[in-house]
Amino acid sequence: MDDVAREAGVSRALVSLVMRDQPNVSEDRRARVRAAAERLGYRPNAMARSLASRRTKTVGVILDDLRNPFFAEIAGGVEGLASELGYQLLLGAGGRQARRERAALATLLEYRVDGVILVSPRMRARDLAAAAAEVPVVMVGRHVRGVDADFVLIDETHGTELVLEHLVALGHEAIAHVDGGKGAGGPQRRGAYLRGMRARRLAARAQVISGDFTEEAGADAARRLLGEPQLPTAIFAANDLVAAGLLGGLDRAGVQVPAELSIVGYDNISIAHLAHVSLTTVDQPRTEMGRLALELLLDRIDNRRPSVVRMLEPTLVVRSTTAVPRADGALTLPAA
Amino acid sequence: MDDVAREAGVSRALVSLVMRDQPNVSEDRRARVRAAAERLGYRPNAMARSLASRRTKTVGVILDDLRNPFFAEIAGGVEGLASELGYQLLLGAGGRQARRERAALATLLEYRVDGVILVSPRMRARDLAAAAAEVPVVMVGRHVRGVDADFVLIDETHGTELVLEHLVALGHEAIAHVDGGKGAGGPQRRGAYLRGMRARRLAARAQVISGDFTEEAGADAARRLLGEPQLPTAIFAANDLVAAGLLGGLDRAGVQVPAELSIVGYDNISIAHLAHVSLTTVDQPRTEMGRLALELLLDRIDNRRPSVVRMLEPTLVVRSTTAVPRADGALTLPAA
DNA sequence: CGCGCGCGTTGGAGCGCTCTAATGCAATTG
DNA sequence: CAATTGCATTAGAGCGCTCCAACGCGCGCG
Repeated sequence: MDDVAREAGVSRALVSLVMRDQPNVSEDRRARVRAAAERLGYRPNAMARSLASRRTKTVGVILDDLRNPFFAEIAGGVEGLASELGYQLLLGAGGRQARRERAALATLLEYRVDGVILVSPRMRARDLAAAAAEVPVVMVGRHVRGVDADFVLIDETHGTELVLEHLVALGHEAIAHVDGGKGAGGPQRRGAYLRGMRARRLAARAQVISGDFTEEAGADAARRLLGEPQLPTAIFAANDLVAAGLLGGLDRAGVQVPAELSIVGYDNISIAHLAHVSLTTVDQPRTEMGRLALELLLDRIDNRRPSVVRMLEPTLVVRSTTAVPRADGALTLPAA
Repeated sequence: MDDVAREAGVSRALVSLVMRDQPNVSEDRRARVRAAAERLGYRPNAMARSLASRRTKTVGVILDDLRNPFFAEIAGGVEGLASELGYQLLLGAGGRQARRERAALATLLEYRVDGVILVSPRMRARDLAAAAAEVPVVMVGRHVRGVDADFVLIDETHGTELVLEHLVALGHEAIAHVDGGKGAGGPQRRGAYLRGMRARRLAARAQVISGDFTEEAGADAARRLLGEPQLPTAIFAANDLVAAGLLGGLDRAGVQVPAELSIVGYDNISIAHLAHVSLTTVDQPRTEMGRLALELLLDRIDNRRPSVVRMLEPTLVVRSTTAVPRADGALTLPAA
């Protein structure tokens, strides 16, 4: 920077002003400085800038795993807006473990990110509260009472209702649910499912199989269902990954979907629409969620304001894994 | 830091040593400093640290788009190893445009990342060379002669040969290829395909349909193929996304895969194995590629050594989208 | 004509750390 | 017993920038 100043015949401070596109610099000098910088191949040092300005133009994102398309797509949304606005993304994965998440968060805070986006965090509420007290925080997909952060949420009850309505309208009554365990959204969807079944006087037919938002959990659930004397006529999976696992497991056992069994997923991740999957599912607008999260975060960074909760409405996408139940009722399996 | 030093009754320098887990500090003081830091909730400032030490413990990753599972999975591999080793990831997406890529790279360099991983970059060779001259660079999936960077490559010729061998062994001769355009790997796969067809005396049956590594390109190719008087008996798609697009397009037109037409993909992204897709494809070990890239990069960062090229061998995964061609030869479509 | 004002510019302090060289001190050695 | 060695500790410079207060200067105004 000193070199540029010397080369342009101005002070270091002036170079700083030009590099930051600040007003109140004469066109003449602005051009001279730019030319000098160009000539010397000067590249401002963001570390020094951050240290002096106490602003990093950097946002931290913590998610479970990039290999899970749901998270990757949210990160994609955040990235898109961030690059438009000149923000940089510092990425950390928690691998669905609270401990690793905390470590990742601590590191981000050492880098003095201007804000943090936590996607479906697993951390305890108190850790989240502590983070939110230190830096602007936006949480996606999980709501925690009493934490001073912004929230981007999906109306899980509504999403679940859409699923049940759809299945019941088709004539299904024996509707099982493979749940997502304790991960964000899991308890909500399970709760909404149970309430919905009860409200429809189908509580007796309700069946929850515990899972955890992974394909393996779906395959596992398929195995368990096939081990029972009777299959339900429809399954509501906690998310598309679980649905994919179910689809695979049932397919291998020769169960026809949707002829013998209907399946509904949740998320509408990119694989869901593939012709050969063609999963009926609830769409969560991941990219939009990511963008909105960053938008709220940046707004929060420079305007101190009360925290907000943004609830997005999911929609049902009906594809080919759902159909009316078989006329002869639920499928009875021969004894294994 | 000053506060911690005062609280612990030692000098700032000693606090620095303790925070960095340096040797030659007495256990007694180490404990005192740690306690003081804990008590005051001291969090080291990574910016200041980087500025002073000229090391950021940060690595930049530039890829096309996180919403493309291939890239997300590579990023996932990088992230995994990075977090194990205490490195932070700064992420940028180029959206398949050289200009945006250059901008993202420039920003990363302002942040003084210790090194950069470029996944299938689209930039011109000279820009890549310039970057490699400034900072350690590892490129994944694209080789550029004369650039002083490390390379993690897949043997595209071998991968393509595996596909052709498989299809020819099944009895296919009319094998078309939907290519990936100019993106990394595209020209290589097309070239290997054409050479392979020639070597098998099938040059006359070769047919290249231009595409670009997206699902839309696959759907588009399906449309074009269906518009021709005669379909090939097998299609080798530039990647799984293209294959998925083809699958969708053909399915909608009522073409049975693999009964009437075989399809092979490339990458083996996570969707490929789903029961209802069950795509025969060439596996590229994405996570492994990501880890290896970071490994090479970090090694390069602290050991100045000549650059290396690591060639990984792909493998063929045979699933359900390939079968012997129909006995009555290639499918003839009724005139549209 | 002198004074205040605003614009463009500048010097210098300071952001929070690391790193080098120097220092103190106890143990080891000839 | 003085000299040497090695370990633990520290002072202080400096990393590359931003930001604040101050400054010079031309201009309008009383």
